[in-house]
Amino acid sequence: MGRAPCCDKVGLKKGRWTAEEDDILLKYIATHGEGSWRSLPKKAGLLRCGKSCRLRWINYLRADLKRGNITQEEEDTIVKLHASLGNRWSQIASHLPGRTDNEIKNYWNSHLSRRVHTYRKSTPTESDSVQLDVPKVAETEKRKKANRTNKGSKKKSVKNNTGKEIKEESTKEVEVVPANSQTNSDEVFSTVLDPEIESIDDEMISSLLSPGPLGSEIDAMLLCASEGNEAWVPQEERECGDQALNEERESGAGQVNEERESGPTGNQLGQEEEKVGPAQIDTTTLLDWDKLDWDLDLGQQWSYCDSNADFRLHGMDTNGNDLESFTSWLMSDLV
DNA sequence: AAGGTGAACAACCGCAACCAT
DNA sequence: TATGGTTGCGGTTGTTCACCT
Repeated sequence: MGRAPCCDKVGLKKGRWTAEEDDILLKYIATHGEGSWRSLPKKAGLLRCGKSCRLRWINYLRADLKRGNITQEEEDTIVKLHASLGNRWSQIASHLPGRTDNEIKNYWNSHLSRRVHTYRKSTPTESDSVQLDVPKVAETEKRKKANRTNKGSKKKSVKNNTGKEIKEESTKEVEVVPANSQTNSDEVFSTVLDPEIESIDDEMISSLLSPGPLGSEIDAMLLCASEGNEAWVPQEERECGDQALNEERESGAGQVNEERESGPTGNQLGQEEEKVGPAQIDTTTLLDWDKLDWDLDLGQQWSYCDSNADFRLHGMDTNGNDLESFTSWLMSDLV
């Protein structure tokens, strides 16, 4: 049996919402509350699919939505969260009050991912043999020069909460970033993507990760990767980890992944009794953890931090290839 | 001036999880 | 437990607008 269509699409309107439709939807939800999206359009008198109504409400009409440009602070948060969570936009959005998953997804696709790629491309190394499906640097520079469609500088048609269309300048101060300047997140990119860097010291970690829940996770990852330092790696994880991963690679089976689906949890990592000797985990293993969907409580703060730790990565080659991979992981699944 | 191009973002679509029965 | 309806999520497409040639 096929899946039932979400709605009867015959005669339903598609495309951009009009101010009138917004008004109807707003009034209906104000009276009846949100939910029951399937039946809402009919009850409200809208010729729209329920899903469309829901999306319009969530992404545009809700009163608690922030308007205006993504701030530098928000951008840094997105970058860091994406490095940890990947394309889990809703989870990322949950850390940014007033921002929707759709907004963050769009922002990432149109701003951030390109900047990561651009940086990677603009700092070629001998080891840079990976073919990236990204715009060429010259092309990017051309765009920068053109200073096109800066969100802030663009007059934007915006509807307010009453559904009336208004013309407004950006609701925030326009931040025009010179093409040759680096924002904070550019610094983040440049730091973590610099192929010349062979080790990551704690000062760099601090610069990469502002205090916050995410910092804990990457801290732990780095601790696990550190050589000659104490690490929060469960003994059994260390003993079987590399072997299992090698077997997995050889067999191509997802068995190991499944077995390790939950990965080392925050709890495991943070428990004092799990604290064991120096981790002998190479960066390949580290990268593979990306697949594991760490079951972390991002709100948990781990207290352990060796301020003198040298986060030199075990197994890194002299060209920094592994570090590049590692930093790529940090930035997301971009490669 | 007009057409082309790319950035930004709104909206759609399909899938899967969740929930009620 | 199985089934069907509903909702949420993430990928993708479509539209608009500003700038370039």
